[in-house]
Amino acid sequence: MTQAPEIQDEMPRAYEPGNIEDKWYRFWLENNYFEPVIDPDKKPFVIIMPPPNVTGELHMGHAITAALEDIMTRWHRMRGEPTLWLPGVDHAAIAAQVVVERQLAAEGTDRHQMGREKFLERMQQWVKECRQTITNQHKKLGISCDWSRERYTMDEGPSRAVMTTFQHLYDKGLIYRGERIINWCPRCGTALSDLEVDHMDLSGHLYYVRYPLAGESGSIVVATTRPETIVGDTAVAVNPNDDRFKSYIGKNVVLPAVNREIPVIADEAVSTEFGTGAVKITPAHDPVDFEVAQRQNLSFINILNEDMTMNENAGPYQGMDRFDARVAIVKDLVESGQLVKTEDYNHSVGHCQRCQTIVEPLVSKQWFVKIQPLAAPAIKAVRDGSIKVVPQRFTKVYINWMENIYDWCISRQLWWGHRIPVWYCLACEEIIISAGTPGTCPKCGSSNIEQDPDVLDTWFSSGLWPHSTLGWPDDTEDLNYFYPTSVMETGYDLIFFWVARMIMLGIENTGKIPFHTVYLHGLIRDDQGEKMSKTKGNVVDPLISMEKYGTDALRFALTTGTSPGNDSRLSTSKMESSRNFANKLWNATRFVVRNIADGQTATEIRRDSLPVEDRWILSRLDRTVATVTGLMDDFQFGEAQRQLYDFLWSEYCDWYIELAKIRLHSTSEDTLSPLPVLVHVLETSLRLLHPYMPFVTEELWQNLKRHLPSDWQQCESIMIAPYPETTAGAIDSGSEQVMESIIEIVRSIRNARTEHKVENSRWIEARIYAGELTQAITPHAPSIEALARARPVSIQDTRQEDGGEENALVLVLTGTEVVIPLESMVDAEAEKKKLEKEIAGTSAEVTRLEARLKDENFLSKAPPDIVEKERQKCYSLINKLERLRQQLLKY
RNA sequence: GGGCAGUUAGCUCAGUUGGUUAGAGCACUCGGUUCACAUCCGAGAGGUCGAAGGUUCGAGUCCCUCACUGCCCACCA
Repeated sequence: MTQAPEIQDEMPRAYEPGNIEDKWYRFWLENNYFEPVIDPDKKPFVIIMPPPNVTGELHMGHAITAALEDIMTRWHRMRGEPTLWLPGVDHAAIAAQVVVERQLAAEGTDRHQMGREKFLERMQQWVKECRQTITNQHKKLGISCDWSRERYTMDEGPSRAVMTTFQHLYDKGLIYRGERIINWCPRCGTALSDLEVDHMDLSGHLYYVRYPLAGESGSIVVATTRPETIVGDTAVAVNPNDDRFKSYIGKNVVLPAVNREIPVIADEAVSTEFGTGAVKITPAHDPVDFEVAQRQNLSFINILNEDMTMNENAGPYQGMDRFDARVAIVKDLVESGQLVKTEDYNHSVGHCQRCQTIVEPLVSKQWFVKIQPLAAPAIKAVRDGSIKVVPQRFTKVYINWMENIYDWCISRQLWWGHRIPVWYCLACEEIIISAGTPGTCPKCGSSNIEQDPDVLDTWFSSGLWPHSTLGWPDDTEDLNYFYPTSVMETGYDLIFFWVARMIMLGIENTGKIPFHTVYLHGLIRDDQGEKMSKTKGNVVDPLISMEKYGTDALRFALTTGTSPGNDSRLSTSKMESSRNFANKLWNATRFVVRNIADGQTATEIRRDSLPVEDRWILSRLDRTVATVTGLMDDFQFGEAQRQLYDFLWSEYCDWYIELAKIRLHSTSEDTLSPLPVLVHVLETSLRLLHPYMPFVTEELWQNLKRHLPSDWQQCESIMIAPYPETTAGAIDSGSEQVMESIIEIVRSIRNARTEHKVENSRWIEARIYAGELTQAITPHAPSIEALARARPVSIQDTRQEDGGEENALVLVLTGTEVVIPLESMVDAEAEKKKLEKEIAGTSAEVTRLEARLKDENFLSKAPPDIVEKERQKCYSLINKLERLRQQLLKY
């Protein structure tokens, strides 16, 4: 084991994250804590990290991913499970190619000028730089992933998984090559899948164009948003039940501009409501028309070149750009009198997800995955709960999409990506599928063979990620032990792109689901709720935030107030309060450590002899352990975090430490030192918090460890220390009740001091009448004195009506009363008003409770413990009400 | 056109098998140089939980309707 980094003896006044983060990360790495030890007797916990794209630097989306996955990973590791978190990066075919193409454009060149080989070299170089940046940023985030198992989609293993899958699906008939309508991005020069097209509403026009009947008078008017496609029309379709057009069916019309005759046909797909009720059919450039044409056996006329100029089929418009052709044809239609009218019209237009260019639907020869046979088992796995989706509502979204899925176009006319493992024999036209480079055609023996120039959709390789990273198609130890994985944690925006494909391909390739749970997080927005984007300039850089507030603070801020699947905002105020919390812990530990004398805390905590505040904080700690564990089991990390925050700040620091100070300062030899409990609770809390704030908890824990009993010295790091569990007998409701009373008394005195403007330096007398609680509270008079700055504090059973209270303030509390004689005049009127207000509130509550407790329905239907609770509450409120009323009479 | 989410304090949000008089952070008001912490401490003010119905002994929480906001999906030219 590597020697632990040095801990300063004297802790600085404020936590300075910059000084400690790197040393601990190095220490963890050097000791291989991130690497799991395979133990066949234990069930492992496994997360495969969503691989960031090699498109630049990490953003807040990556940071929340890292934070959540590290929380889960560290938590399970501390619970003693062999825990694997496997990191990786994605070559991101189109996304990365677009980034580098932009760089080339800025340099005044492009990929075609460079040539394929040079361009790929340039890509490799970019990937190298990018991976370095990503790795450094991930390390800065403190994540405990197993770097020895890091994978890259273009590595030999994952690449072989891609080829193997392609071959397998081809052999099974699930991959085919066909001429079908696809989305074409003219800028990227490639086909896109439906998912890679973003639809945006644009304002345009609806043109009404008259098509004259061939050989007779009469005409049909059709409406179109893309008049340039007229030259590619091969029919006009009407609804078969539309009486307006029944007589036209079977006749021919003449296309304007190109004077070609096309038939009028009937098809159910045509709505009688929209436009004129007659639709021009352009099978090669519209997905709906494509389907109509298939049904009706119509011909296809491609009118576009790949650069989106009109081709030889466009007659007079040949050579024009698609949008120039639109203008030209409209002009011609106006001149020929065939444009009936033009309406303003907003319609949705597809844009390339990566470069925002308007895409064009066109018929093209591409490779497709026949998806339904893959979708069926993937639907089943989620529907029957084999794969659990958190939050559950996304189950419906997933199933709905999967049930309406179309075949997946997987070929891309890009250069960057996995080359399609297909060779064509130029001699006999044989199609050869091969992972390696085949020398000759196996059918005719010709060596005149050529590889398909295209690459695969990047999501094809990502879809294999959970098994390809673990060694598939080989039968590896990792694959056998770690697969299926435990949790797939990612953003909800990736359900279709990625999650669905991993489930389909995972089941197909391995026969097993790829993961048991899908945890989906929301988008991180800016403090105004806007999506962060470079163009808006509202991007918050994780590195800068980490520099400024510390890694723990950024991570804590990201998971503050989040719940699964919900978007959240990141604000400086969240990062500040998270930083403040880290500093609070720092100082609490600083306080504890300072008070420790060597060996002092080594004593075992003997629960039977502890004062009430010790039993109280131990009881509260135990409840916190139970609550936090329960919430984390349920993936409620934001809420678990809040529970820890509240416990540490509002209970441990605000009350327990303050109470402990009194005993620490005590000169009496009978006083039991609070240090063992002080240390125990802090130490346990640090372990509870470690998955959320790994760095500060490690530093503080190491600091504290030096003072812990010897059996703790063997544990080298908090990150491999056991996660706290509940302790039998720790819950102590009696002590909790007494402490609640003490807190109430202290608060009421403080409040009275403030309201009556008692200077801080002045001590005031307080007489407490505690009834049943007298015995329990009496030993704590010194605590009340110190915390409320009240002296002397006397505690008696019942209040003596012996006068001396003319100018005293009487505070009626839940089970107790506090009398404070004041030198200054008590404003009787004001006190009376306050009392009346409190009486009104209490009395209303009592009325409600009494009614409920008289209600037969309530008594018979509500669970007994609830009834009992309500009854107790009612008693105590009646009692308080009575005392409030008596007090009122005195004014 | 379908679907989903959100609507709780001035702002940002928690509140998960329905069960105290609904919470936090930030902001605000007042007071604090007591030896862990001013990145702090103490005290306070601030909410008919979007609207209207319903189920229930009991509703912020479950059901119905509506309004507004946001998101996703979709082949009406």
